[in-house]
Amino acid sequence: MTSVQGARARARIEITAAIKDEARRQLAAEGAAKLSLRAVAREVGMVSSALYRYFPSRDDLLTALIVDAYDAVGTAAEQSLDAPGPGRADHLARWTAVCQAVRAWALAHPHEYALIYGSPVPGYSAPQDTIGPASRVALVLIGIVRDAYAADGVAPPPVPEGLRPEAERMAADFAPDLPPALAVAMVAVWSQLFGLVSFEVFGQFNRVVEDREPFFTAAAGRLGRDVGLLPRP
Amino acid sequence: MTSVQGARARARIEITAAIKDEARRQLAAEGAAKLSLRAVAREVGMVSSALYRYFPSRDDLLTALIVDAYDAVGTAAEQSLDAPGPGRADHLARWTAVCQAVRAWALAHPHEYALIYGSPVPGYSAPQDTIGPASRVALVLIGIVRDAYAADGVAPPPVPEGLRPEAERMAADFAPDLPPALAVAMVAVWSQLFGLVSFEVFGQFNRVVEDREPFFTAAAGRLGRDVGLLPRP
DNA sequence: TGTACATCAGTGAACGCGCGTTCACTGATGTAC
DNA sequence: TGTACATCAGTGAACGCGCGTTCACTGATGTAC
Repeated sequence: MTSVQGARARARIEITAAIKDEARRQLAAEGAAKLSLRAVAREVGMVSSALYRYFPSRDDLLTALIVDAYDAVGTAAEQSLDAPGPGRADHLARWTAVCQAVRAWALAHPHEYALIYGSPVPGYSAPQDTIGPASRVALVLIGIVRDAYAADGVAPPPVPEGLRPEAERMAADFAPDLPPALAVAMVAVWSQLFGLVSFEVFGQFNRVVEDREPFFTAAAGRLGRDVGLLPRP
Repeated sequence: MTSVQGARARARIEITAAIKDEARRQLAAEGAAKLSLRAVAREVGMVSSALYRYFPSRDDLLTALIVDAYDAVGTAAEQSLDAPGPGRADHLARWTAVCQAVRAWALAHPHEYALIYGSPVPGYSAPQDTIGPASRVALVLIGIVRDAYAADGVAPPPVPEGLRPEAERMAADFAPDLPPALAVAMVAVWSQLFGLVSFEVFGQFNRVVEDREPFFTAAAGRLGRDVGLLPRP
């Protein structure tokens, strides 16, 4: 239905994209806090008030960038699965490939990464639209763990007493076919993956880790083993 | 030498502290990007230009807050070691206690936490003064691993080929008495601890982890095991 | 196919705001003799 | 102990800046008959 459009509709799509591109450029140059509607409008060749035809406020522009960023990492993670390389059965290799894709995207787009995985932007609260895109990376990781569990059935050690109810809730909520212990490990490892990436992107590894690629790969592999993935199919 | 001071020196210390306190209050209310010298001065009861007697610029005030924040988490981590509880020999329990102290501090001071472990403040680059305070938590953790290794001698699996030179450099740099594999694991686990904390503080666990205390404790324990710590002495 | 009207994109001026930093100054506190 | 001078904290006005958002408007593009 959207395939045939009038000039107006086409122009609207192109200009919306141009605004977001310029906004991303400013994001990369100055950070989210300094993203200014006026500067974007200036650069795009419009008067600042004209932007309000496309985004009702600065926050809405920010939201659009956030959604795009989540979608971009999500896509990067998903595509790393399709890439030739490890067979479908080498679960640990697929896991590592996904982790590397996330890291590569983050290093290539540090400010967009900061927008979604850094400190929340002050005064801005993410609307509902972001929670779908935000979970794409996690879904890819869960998928791999699911495949591996179906094939090999390796589960981490049982969860401690006090965590059991929460573990069962987690499993029921987003991984009903996995044992609760794996659901818990999965969530922990998911956050830990971003710990590794954030420390690298945000500079915490300066003067600590020099040769970062092999370091990350080793750490990511270890995370995979923490959720029951085994090397070599 | 600083113990006896004139009224001027004492006033200077007190007012400097009052400025930082008010700045921290604004940090908690609005975030680092909105920290404004003028607003701080207003609240402290001075004219804005008077602040320049205490901090030569906004960035210097920010730096002072960053150093204080690193010192605060560092102190929290160190004090958790002195607290009564696990004996000196239960390394895993001590490890977990330190992790919990870091988490508790972060949850109690989310904006200060964001200042040091969130996205870097745009346009601000941390000076040398911050790197000492920044490493205090890591030093506490390394200390525990060192104790445990001296007592039990458990090391993680050997590092892969490509990482060996970097692993040896790491060990030589900040843990000469540990095997390289442990130094690598230590750095990875250090970043992963902050991954867990950041996801909780920054809201990434909303609708994912509900009962967070036991979840964190279990995950922190697992991290400890990843650096060779064993339960029960 | 042509005309009348509705929709929409973009303009330009304005509102009201707060910011970091500089500067010449006043007056109080400290120091040296 | 008393005086003369230096140091320092705080004032108030000013500079120059950019921001988000609103509003009445012009003129072009689309739509219905």
